[in-house]
Amino acid sequence: MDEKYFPEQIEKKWQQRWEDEKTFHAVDDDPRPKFYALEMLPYPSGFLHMGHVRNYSIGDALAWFKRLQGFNVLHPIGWDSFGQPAEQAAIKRGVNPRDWTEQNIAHMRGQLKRLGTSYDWSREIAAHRPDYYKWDQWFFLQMMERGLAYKKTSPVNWCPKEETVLSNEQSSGGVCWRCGTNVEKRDLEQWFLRTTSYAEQLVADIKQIEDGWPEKVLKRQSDWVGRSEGAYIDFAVKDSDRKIRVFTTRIDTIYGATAIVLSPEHPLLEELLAGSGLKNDINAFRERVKLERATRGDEVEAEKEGLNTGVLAVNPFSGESVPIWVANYVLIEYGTGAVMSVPAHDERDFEFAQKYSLPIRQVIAPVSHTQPKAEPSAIGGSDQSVEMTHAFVDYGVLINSGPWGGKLSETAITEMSAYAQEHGFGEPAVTYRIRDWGVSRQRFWGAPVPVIYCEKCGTVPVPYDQLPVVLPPTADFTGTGESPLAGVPEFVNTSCPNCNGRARRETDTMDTFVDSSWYFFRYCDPRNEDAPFDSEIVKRWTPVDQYIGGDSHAVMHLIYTRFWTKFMRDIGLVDFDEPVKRLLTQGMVTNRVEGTDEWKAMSKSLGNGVDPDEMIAAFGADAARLFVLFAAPVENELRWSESGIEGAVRFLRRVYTMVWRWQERLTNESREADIADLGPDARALRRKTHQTIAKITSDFDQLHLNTSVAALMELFNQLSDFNADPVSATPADVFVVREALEALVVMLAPFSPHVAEEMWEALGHVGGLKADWPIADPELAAREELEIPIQVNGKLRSRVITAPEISEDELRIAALADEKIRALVDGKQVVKVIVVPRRLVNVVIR
RNA sequence: GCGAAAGUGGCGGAAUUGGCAGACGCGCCAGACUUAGGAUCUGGUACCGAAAGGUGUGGGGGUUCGAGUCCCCCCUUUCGCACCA
Repeated sequence: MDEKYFPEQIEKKWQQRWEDEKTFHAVDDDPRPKFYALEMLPYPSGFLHMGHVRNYSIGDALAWFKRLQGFNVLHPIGWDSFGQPAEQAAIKRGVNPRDWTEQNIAHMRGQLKRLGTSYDWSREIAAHRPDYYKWDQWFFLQMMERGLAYKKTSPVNWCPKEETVLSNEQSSGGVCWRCGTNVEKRDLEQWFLRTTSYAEQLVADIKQIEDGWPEKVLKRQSDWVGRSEGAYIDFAVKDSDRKIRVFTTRIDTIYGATAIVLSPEHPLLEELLAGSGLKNDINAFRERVKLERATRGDEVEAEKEGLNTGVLAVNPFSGESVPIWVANYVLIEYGTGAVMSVPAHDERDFEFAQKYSLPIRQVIAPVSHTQPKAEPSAIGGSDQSVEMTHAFVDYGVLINSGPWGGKLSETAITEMSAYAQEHGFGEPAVTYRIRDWGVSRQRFWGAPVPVIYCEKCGTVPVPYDQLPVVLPPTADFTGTGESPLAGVPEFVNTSCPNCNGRARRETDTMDTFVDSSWYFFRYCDPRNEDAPFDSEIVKRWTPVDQYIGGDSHAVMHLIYTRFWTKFMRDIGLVDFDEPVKRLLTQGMVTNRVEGTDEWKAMSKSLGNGVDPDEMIAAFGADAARLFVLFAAPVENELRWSESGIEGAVRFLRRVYTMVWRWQERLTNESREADIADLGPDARALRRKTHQTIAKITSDFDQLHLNTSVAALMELFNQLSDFNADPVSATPADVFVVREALEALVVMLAPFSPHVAEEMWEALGHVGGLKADWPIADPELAAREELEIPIQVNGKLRSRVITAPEISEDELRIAALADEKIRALVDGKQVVKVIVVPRRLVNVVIR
């Protein structure tokens, strides 16, 4: 140990030693309890950014903590190495995506090592390597066998900038998740994975993880799946044997239906209009709506427009005939593509009805609290529609609803759907908003979809023994909307596995979110050549105990990986429903945008990025990590500050200097000492030491890392104030200093591991930090005396020092005996005295 | 527009969950050591006030002996959703 703190030297030394001694290699059959700490794997863009530094500092702190506590920790890393930027580099600069990716990985691996992250590098994986994506393809075939991977033509989200299809999750809000471009709709034939068949479980199983995942993430997932309970109801088309089925969650409002409204794409429309003069008008309308939907950004809600078809439908409850309209606000993708329009009780129908002067008939009355059963007459007439200024959408009491009048909405909903079912014109139903996952991408740099198209046999899955379908070395990267693979004859042209006849390969590749849906299972058994992983090994490590990443994946990655896990369970690979017990979504790292007052995520384009390498060079990885964890709670936004990190360096330097000063005395002197008669300062230091251990140990459970660091600083401050110096200290002083300093050093390791190891070694320990986490002694942590605040009428007026075990009565007497209190109480009447044991006394006077 | 969360010093943030508001750090101020200080060390630092004292957790009201914390109304910010019947 040098006298001065040189981070670069210390960090190099320990990084080398950790590597040589395989310090962080996880052993599968270690008998100790396991802990799986996982951070979201990075895309190898080439450079670590501060968001990575934060993510991996949090995960690494936890991994260190658990290791120091004696857990068998799995803490792996890998590369989400398929995807768009590599292909863009190929298009723009003509580089080979594979070379580009491998170089980036090499550079970023170096950066992660310089940051000192404690990964088990022997388990590193990368999605773009055939030994990995072979298993993407294997899973795809498994799904195909079960009808869960299928091909269909449908309107899909198309990003015009990136020239590729996106899934619904990737175009949430109508914009491309990566570049923010407004997405268009295109009709294309694409491969889908049947996420909808797990819709119910994706909602229901939330209750298994609700204690460990952030509420907001679960809320977004639940909203995304969009489970909705209601009923299908069939409206007969008048003078026809056709029926129009609608979905409604408000069957109780059906007597107020004054129209049926179809989506412009509704399949029955063509037939309804046969021979009608309106056919051309409606076709033109449909084309216009389609065009608008294809190009409009979703920020603006389109003006509602519609056309009356002139055809009538019959309300099965009332027998009444209502007109059938077509309108742009009814979506073909949801429910049945047709709705019953109830203007009085639905905002959208209300707006539409006003515009086209459709009748607005109130059939639900608010439940009055003073008159629980509102008289229909109170609403203004029996069957006359009243003037309404907006729709009444709450539940209430049915009126103008034939035999159902007077019932509450809740009751009516149940009874009316049962009635519809009994009479054969409907049934209770549950619908979901989630759509199947479109996974085809018109890209080169992804896992090829393992399918062959034979002229005779049609669509044929690639046989398992021919996996992986390997990407060709390169292709012609034109940047057009077709997969570059289509331009590689050696790849495309093949023979049919069935008949050996001429055949073509599928040229689309898979969405890269496929790769990341199951990667953390592969870490458990990363070199398996016969299966994605061995279930027995995976069982030892999974589920993931703590997952850490940004909340930008709250819907995309995290819903896909839940889906994938449920599928793996169904084919017998794992034996649980949910892959991740606890999830932390860390906040963004932001920096001021130069010349403005705005704080935004660091990015190259804004020029507000901070280069982790420069930071490590200037301050050291230990200080960088310490600062990032101290500066804000892990889930908050972290505003970058140069002076903050200097504070972290100062702290480390002071601790280091203290260890250096005490080193000789501590390593030479016996660990035994007579501590029977410690002075008050020494006892106070021990108390602080044990309080700090207790605090930090429990803070780690909630990942309250910023307050842990604050507690370390407090302990250090008290240690500095402790009146002892290495020359004149008594053996008893040495004992308490050692206890405090060693606890401080060990507990610093999760935050600043290199310097902690260095100091631990300097304090005479051989073989590096192991399961050395200190244990708090509650007796030593307990206070010897309490300072009880005394209030008069709720205002702090004095304090008394008491023994912790003082009785309530004694405390009351002590409070009232206090001089300041007596002065205030003098001449007044004491109404009462509130005594909170060990806490406070409040004297109420008048 | 709908929904959710959050508003605490100059700043990031603490507060054992209804009991001493402002821990810890940054910044700032003063002093020490220095040829020098953007190094280091020591002390100070919510606001008003000369002081005694008073005020104070976005604003207003309420519950309570006692409210940053609970309830109601309002304002602001951030995030999510975007016609999902």
